[in-house]
Amino acid sequence: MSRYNVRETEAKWQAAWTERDCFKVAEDPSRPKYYVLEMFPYPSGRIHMGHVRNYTIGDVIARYKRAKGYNVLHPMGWDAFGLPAENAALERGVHPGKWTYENIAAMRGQLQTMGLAIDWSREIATCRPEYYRHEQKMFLDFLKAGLAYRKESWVNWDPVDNTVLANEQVVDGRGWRTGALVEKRKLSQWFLKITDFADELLSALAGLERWPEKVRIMQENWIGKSTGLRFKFKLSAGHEDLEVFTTRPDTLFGASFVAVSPNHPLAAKVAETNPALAEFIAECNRSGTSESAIETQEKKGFDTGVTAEHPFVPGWNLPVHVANFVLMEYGTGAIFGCPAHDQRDLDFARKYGLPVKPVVVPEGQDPASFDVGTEAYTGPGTIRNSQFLDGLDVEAAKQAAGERIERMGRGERTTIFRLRDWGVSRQRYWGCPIPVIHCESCGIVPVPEDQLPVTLPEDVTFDQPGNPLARHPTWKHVDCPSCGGKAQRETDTFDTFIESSWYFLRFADPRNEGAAFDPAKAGYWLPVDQYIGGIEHAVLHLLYARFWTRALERCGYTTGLKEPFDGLFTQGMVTHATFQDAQGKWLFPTDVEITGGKAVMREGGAPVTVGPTVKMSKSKKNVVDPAHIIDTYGADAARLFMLSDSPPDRDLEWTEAGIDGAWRYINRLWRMVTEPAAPLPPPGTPVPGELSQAAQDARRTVHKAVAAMGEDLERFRFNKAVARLRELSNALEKVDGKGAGEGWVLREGLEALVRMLAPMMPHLGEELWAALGHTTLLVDTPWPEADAALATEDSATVAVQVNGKLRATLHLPRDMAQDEAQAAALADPNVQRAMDGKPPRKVIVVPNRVINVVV
RNA sequence: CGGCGCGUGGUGGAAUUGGUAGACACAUUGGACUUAAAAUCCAACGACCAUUGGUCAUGCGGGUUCGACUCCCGCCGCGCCGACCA
Repeated sequence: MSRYNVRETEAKWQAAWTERDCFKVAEDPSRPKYYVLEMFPYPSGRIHMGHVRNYTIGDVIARYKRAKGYNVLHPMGWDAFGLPAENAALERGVHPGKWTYENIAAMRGQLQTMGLAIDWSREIATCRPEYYRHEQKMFLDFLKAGLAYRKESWVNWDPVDNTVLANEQVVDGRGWRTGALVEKRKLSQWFLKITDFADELLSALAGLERWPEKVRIMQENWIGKSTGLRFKFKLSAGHEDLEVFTTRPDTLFGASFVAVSPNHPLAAKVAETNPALAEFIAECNRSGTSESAIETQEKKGFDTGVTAEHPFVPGWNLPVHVANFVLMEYGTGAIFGCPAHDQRDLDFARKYGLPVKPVVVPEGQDPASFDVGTEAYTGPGTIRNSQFLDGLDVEAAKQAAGERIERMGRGERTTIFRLRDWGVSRQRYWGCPIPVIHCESCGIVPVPEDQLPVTLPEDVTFDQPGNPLARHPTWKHVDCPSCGGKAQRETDTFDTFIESSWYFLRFADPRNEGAAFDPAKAGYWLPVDQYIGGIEHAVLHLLYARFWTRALERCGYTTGLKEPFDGLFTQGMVTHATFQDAQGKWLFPTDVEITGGKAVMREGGAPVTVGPTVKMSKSKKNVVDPAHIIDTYGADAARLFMLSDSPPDRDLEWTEAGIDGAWRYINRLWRMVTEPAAPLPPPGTPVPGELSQAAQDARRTVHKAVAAMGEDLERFRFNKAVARLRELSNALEKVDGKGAGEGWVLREGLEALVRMLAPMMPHLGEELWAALGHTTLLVDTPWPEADAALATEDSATVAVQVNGKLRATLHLPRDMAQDEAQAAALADPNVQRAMDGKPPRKVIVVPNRVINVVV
């Protein structure tokens, strides 16, 4: 029995594709285009199983669409700026650039062993000046358009990475990369005006029909739009008016206090003369915004002694507190408290003995006796005890109160967003330099465009903490482009999320030196038809890219591109069981042997504890190296396993048994084609006049499989698509070639099988296609077409139920007349027995499916 | 606390979107081939009773329906995400 030589075969076909430039594409208006993109990798040096899954999914789509006649763009690049390169420099004394480029070379080599249908001529690396110079130009254009500005502000400081983080990059009070508790620092920072697009970024989510609901909801929550009323309280003597924001102006008459954030200017002002308050503010800042401390944190306040006059009731003065639950970052940093209808306000009021006055009475409650206990009432109802609002419902009262405030000139109805502007300055070396110059006399001067790119100096040291650019002896010293005097370069670099905010556009025109891209080329390829990546970028990268696309559009870069990614698919993680030895030390799967359900050390046989199956991670050592798998089983087996069993959006458990199963199936396919059960007629032989019954049945199976397979691939149901291939294999193995035309049918079936497995197992596909006697490449062969007539069965298996219970299954002619089908069902002995001699009261006939007899 | 998702054999998962629950696999068991092992092939495989056949089964409890894994109501459990957003 011959065996499939995977290593030689895969290398052979990869060479053949490369030699013929099979995946190199150009704009071609005569064909529909299809742009498939997987989130590009950070060049860490080695690919991991997450990459394999990501790029396998993308490649299946790219190859399938290609076979369907699309002009498919499927590029690859490197998200090459970032901190790991600097850490490597720190640890090993290697320059970040050298480290990065070597990693790129290594990873490119590994990716190429996967046999991906990628146009490598379009490869980009974001750390190259040829790439980032365009991003510097974009920034200057944003600056001109007022979309970039510099501001001193409190920023999130990651003490481990020694850099600033954007709000999106702070998770639970910690840096998203380091997990270090984020500190607050006041720094001058560059910001991009993502808030300018808040409303549009929000409303356009509804049009992203091919995005997962989950991601759209996450972005919606992140943008966080609230409509309400912004208005000013008059404060007691010596204080300026205090502006608050509320979404519940209908409850204004239920107010019992006003509260400001510990970071509010008013709090600072009062604290100047009030040491106790200063101490309270310091205490609030210590407990910070970190972790779930917030969750359990008690509502605390400090009465400033200042009072605020109710806007509708002259002489009604409310106490102004500093309260630890009021956020400076949201709204105006000040609120009015209505305890009866807001849980936080209620907790606060109960603690400090403030009045709780219900003003919204739910339907069916007696207004005279309605009261709240420990739970605030936030539902609908009728307004009471509220003068001119009395009798209105909540919505009408919101409107009436808002209008009154506006007429009084005390405020306005408005919309606010949770979204903050994007802080993009980073105090790091390995990033894109921000192209501005600080001049003492001229202020901030943009680097003239003809001086771009501002490139990174090569001779830097990492022997001390902080930014090497800032302490470089010469790099930052320049003449001011405006006055010619001595000036300094900006030494901060861009957040690396900027590079990934537009790389999908660069792929449309990657070698353009004069511009980031030609609008015509971008117009042809964009938007990305199918984007594929992990859910972890749901708000970071995917929101930034949507913003950047709009910002470029405003600056005249593109020709009406609204959204960068038309379809988004978020894949699940690759998981693996975890192993620990007796001391609790994590063990690599390669060090563990599982025999008879027991796990032991491969060396020595010491017992091993099998832990939960979780995402592969270096820290838990539950990783399997894709390079090793590809070397042993081949890329096709790895790809097949990635697609089998688990739906692509769910987690996939990597198992030794699973990859073995994939490998066995590949060999089975190899034998089916190279040692067919009957001699195959040459390719292109017309249908024989006579076909045995078995041949006709097999043919039907083939055409059914083709129809189903296309449907499954279109809908990303790769696990089912694999099952279809196996079903078809099972059916074809039953054809023995003895009857009339069976050899011909076997060829038809095998050809369909090979063409359909090609997107998943492209190397095996080519090999089998050649073995079937073809001299053309399978990659240039169109997707098979199903013949609907041939795929239709002439009989149907019909379930017969009596009172909803299955009593018989009948094989009846397809589309049989309903009364005849009913008669056949009633004649069945099992059915008659179940009917127990009673006459049918009712018979439901679902054609070709079910007959239910009710007695 | 809120949002989203999930709950089906020993395991991963199917179920034409209300119509034969368990496709396709993995694991297991038995058999064939082999000196032996591997590979391969054949067979069994939700549980329980049984002689043809039947009863019970999709987290639990109710409902709608001729018919519910699927729809509705109420619970329980798991996972992910967000969390003092006024």
